[in-house]
Amino acid sequence: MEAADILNDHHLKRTSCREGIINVIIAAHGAISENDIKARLDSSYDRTTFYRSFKTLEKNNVIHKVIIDSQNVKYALSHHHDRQESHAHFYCQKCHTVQCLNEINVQNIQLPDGYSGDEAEVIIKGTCPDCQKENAKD
Amino acid sequence: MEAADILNDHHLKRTSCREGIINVIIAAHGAISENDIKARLDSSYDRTTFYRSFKTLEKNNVIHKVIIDSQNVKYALSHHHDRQESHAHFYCQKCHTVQCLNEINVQNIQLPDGYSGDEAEVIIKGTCPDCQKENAKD
DNA sequence: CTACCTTTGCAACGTTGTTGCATTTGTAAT
DNA sequence: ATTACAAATGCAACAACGTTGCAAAGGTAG
Repeated sequence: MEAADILNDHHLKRTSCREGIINVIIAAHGAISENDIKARLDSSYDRTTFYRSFKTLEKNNVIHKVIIDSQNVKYALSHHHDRQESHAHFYCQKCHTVQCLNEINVQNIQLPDGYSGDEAEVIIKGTCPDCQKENAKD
Repeated sequence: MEAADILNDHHLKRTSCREGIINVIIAAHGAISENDIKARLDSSYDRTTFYRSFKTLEKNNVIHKVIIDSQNVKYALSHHHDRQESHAHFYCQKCHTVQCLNEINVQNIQLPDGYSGDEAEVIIKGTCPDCQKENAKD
């Protein structure tokens, strides 16, 4: 799906900053940080514009944050128009990439008595398939 | 355990700022934000001191961060001297408290083929036992 | 093409993270 | 208890980031 279509689908104006951000995220194949996105954009935008574009895209569920830790926040494309259902994220400690693991069901975590779960954030840290292969070569 | 003992156990100097922070966290019964801690301290400290105290306490595994989302970071006491093993955190959407769920085993999450998990961060959002009871009264 | 509403860029301000340095404080040895 | 040294503190200063107001520019529906 093209950036322009995504914006249309979400009833957002097609501005070049928004399209640029979306295109960079699509090209990144995985989650990417705000600074990396900024660096890969063709044009440069005022940081206020950039900041507001993120806010708009996030509020409209075009993208969502992936918080690895407080120093390490990335963005990924959302795959649903409405509120994103819970899904897990995988952080590779070797290549530092982040991927959404849509296959994982986060709902069925057993809680202690009395607690009632609604949604869950799960970040799994480890080694991704590509880096596993690298290891195998040694 | 007293704040002074905790500091001694970790071979850290007993300064009033550090003791104050630890005492406030103990009294809080659950995770608490940096600003809330600052507000509940008897004396006031320079923000640099405060900042450095947190850094020291965190690096030495006296306390650990709980990141609910990027606007909502709290601190809780760690229960181990060495690197904290993974455990889940529970965030109550009604009373906004955060508790460590040490009972939950975070290790056995089934990953897709090729992925190798090392540790996991889990935040479960929902309703805590106390707020459940509140609901039952209605 | 026009008119209207939204977004943009800029200026400005507040908050937070961080460092260097002189002073003060905690602690272990005397 | 006193001393001496390493470590922590407070202050100044700076960078990065979040946020707002406002005038100018841009996107879109008619």
